Amino acid sequence: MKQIITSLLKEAIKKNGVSLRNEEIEKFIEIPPSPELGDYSFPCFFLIEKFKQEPSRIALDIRRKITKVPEGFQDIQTSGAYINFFVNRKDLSKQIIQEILSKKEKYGSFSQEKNKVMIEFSQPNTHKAFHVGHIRGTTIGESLARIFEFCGNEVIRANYQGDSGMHVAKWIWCYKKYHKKQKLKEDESWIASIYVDAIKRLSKNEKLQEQVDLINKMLAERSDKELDSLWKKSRKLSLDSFEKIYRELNTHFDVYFFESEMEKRGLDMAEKLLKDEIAKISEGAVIIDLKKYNLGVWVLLRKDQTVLYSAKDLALVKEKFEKFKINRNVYVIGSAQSMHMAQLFKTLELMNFPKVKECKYVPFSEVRLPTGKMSSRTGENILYSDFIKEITDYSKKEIKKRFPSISKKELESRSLKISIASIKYSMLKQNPNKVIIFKKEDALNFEGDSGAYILYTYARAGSILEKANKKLKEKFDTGKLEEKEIELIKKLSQFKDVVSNAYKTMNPNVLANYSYQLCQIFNEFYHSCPVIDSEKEQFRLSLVTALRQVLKNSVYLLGISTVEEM
RNA sequence: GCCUCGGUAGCUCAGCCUGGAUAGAGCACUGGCCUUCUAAGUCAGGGGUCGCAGGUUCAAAUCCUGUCCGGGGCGCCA
Repeated sequence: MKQIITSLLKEAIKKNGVSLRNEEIEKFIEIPPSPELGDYSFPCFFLIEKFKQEPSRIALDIRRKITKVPEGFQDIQTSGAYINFFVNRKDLSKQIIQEILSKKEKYGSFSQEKNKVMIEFSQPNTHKAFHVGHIRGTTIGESLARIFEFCGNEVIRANYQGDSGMHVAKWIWCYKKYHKKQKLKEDESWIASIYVDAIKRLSKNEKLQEQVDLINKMLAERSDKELDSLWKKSRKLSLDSFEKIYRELNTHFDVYFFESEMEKRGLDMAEKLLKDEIAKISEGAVIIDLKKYNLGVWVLLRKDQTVLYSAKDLALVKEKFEKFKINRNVYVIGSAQSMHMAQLFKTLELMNFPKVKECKYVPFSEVRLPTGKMSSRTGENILYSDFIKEITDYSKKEIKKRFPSISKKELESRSLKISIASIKYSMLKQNPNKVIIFKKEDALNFEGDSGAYILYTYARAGSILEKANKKLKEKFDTGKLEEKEIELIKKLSQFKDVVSNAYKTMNPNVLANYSYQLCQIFNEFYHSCPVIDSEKEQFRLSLVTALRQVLKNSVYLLGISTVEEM
């Protein structure tokens, strides 16, 4: 379309005595803000100098030199300084709807990429709370994984769980010393409470840290059987509780890395870097001095030679590329760690690691409470398990109002789907760089810009099809297209661009916004255009079917599943 | 001090990459619409110095520079 318009304009402008190259014209062609202004437009302001006329005059002059409206178009008009092109909307509508109906769940996907990509996300620490803040990274990661797959890549979902290190030592220390009489249990809030207690006790008495350091060292060396067994048991409780959460969130992982398994390799890595003189010893610790890159100092080993996250992460990159033969490595990690990531990438560069350019960092900001930071250290947070219960209870209440005789099983499954959709959508709808202030009353609002609204729209569209109970005919006549129909079809046709934008920028939020806007347009259509028993029933049934397909594809990429009734 | 991310309606945000036609939503507020495909919906209304100041441009919320405010980070946590 753009090419046709370009060459048309080029000729007309030439007839006015100005010659321009194709690129000079094409870059100005844009999509007008509303359908009554056409489907493509060309602003003439930039020709003022060359034409030495008012821009609206220029538009008229160029328009006059276009003698024939080309095939595929129905009209060319001017409006002020703009020349507006109207495509043949009937043909276009048929074409778009037919493409959606034939490609189905593949509509919008493409396959030319074919990379093997590892996406590392979620990364919760064992022995600590999984709070609503953790859902953000998990949700972004799952969504990116789906977007990457949809664009033709093979994706390996990786989770890197912090099952060792100082926080574990603190937990073990505290349990052993103060809570030994309590039985270990797979209860998120209990596990979290021990950690909170540890922090509290340590902050009251600085000297206690020495005991924790000792435990940390013993755990790292696996030198004490009793400690080891306590570690294994408590670790498993945490990991099992995470798995339950992932099942609910509709996320899975293909590979699990554990920090505890990276200790040895981290140590080797640090030694190699020392030998290569990239790292050095400072105050007894092994560090890399990155000050000249404005990246401070990166500590690899503590002065007691225990291994830090930095060295482990470095070792892990190598393993990812070598063992899994990936050619792209994506990290979805909170932006609090952006310095760490910059240090990691810079060090890889200094090591001449060949794939450093294929390592990508997708940062996201934190989820805060209205009262401030969420923290698993102080217990100032909302645990996932508590919150999901509250939101599903609310969903159930709302569902029962509408479907008093719904079966228990259906109620459970539907309320969970609606709740998860709401939580995920609220995490994905805004720019990942923006801090989310988590307000429970907002999360429990299922009106307006929410996950529930999207699912509701999908279900309503479905009930039209069910009531009509007709087989779609392949051929339909669009009749005279109404404004809401045109808007809806145009929005459907934009899906591909939105997918490719989300992929390119590694940002699901554009798809979340698109899904919502699509629903808004459909709801407007729904109210102004009756489907069943209308003159254009066949066409509108096809349109509704197409809408359902695109909406489903779109929210699938967000990691959200639809419901048929709500 | 340095690095980094934000600052758009009372509140929460979209738009910024790729500059263009009256700056869009949701919540809250006011008033309509359920004998017609699910009212978790829809229509109408009020509400905006796009933090501030310069610059580039025919044209700036959008690009550049400076500045203010807020979040995060900056050597043995992850």
